[in-house]
Amino acid sequence: MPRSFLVKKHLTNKKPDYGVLDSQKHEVIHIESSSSKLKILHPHETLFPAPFLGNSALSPTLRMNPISSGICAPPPKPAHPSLPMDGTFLGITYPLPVTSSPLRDMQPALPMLECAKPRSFQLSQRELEDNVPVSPLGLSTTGNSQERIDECFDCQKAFLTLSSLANQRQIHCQWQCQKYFSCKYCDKEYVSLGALKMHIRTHTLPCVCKLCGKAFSRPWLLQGHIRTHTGEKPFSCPHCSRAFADRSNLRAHLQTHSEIKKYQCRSCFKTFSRISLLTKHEEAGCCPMS
DNA sequence: CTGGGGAGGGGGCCC
DNA sequence: TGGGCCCCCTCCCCA
Repeated sequence: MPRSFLVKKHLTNKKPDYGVLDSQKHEVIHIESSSSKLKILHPHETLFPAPFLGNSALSPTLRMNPISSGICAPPPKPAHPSLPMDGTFLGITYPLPVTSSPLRDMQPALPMLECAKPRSFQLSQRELEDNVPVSPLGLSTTGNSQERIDECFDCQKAFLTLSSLANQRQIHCQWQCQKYFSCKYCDKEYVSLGALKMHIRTHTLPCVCKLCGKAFSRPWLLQGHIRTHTGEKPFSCPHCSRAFADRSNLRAHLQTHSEIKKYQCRSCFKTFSRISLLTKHEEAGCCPMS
């Protein structure tokens, strides 16, 4: 699994199919049923579930990375005026690519799959009409060709060479075209289904203590809780006789033995063993200007 | 108000 | 892909 699979981005509000999350068998059933529906549609009635076109409208064989598949999507158009544009009429909702950012929203709306293409392959309407040397990389260009500094329109970083700019745009495009999975219980979003599944455990709390009935999201949390019943404290302080049921609490305790406290007030330079203590200290008024 | 313990949560990393 | 573990953090409570 990618090490950064849990990176969370609050950029979209797309929801996955929670039936899929609950059962992989459901996924097969849903895909097959939706696929059969798609086969009888008129080409003009192709289902595009969202204004920027997610993969959910595609048959299972086409439901793949648009970058690698090279699929071009027609403009968004509901199959029927009464059908929602979000694809929920199919009973499935797949995560959609990120399409909104303050700067991107200022541009003409592009079909999502166009966004999936590297920007270097896109020509603006102005370029097509006027042959104006507008950067093909989605960049704002200033100055003459000798000292030109190009900026990435997403992050406003300046680059001296087009190649470095192109690399930057590739990074942004890959980022923008990521799919995101949203939790149905809250508004959190994740870049992988695995991360979302892990998060959903914090809502479903599948690990239940047999002694008191309290529920936890993960087994090791339950283990730690059970220690509160058994009194087991496997984490001992090497400096004193204290023992703890939780490693984190031992670590916090070790700070009390340390001469140098980890957290220092920026105003009075007093040090604290915990960030929470420093925060309380600052909130109490020691650092009114900070 | 401060310091510290107890309990628990969330995300990252490793296998 | 999932489980286990780790780290960091927060909240609550009490002395």
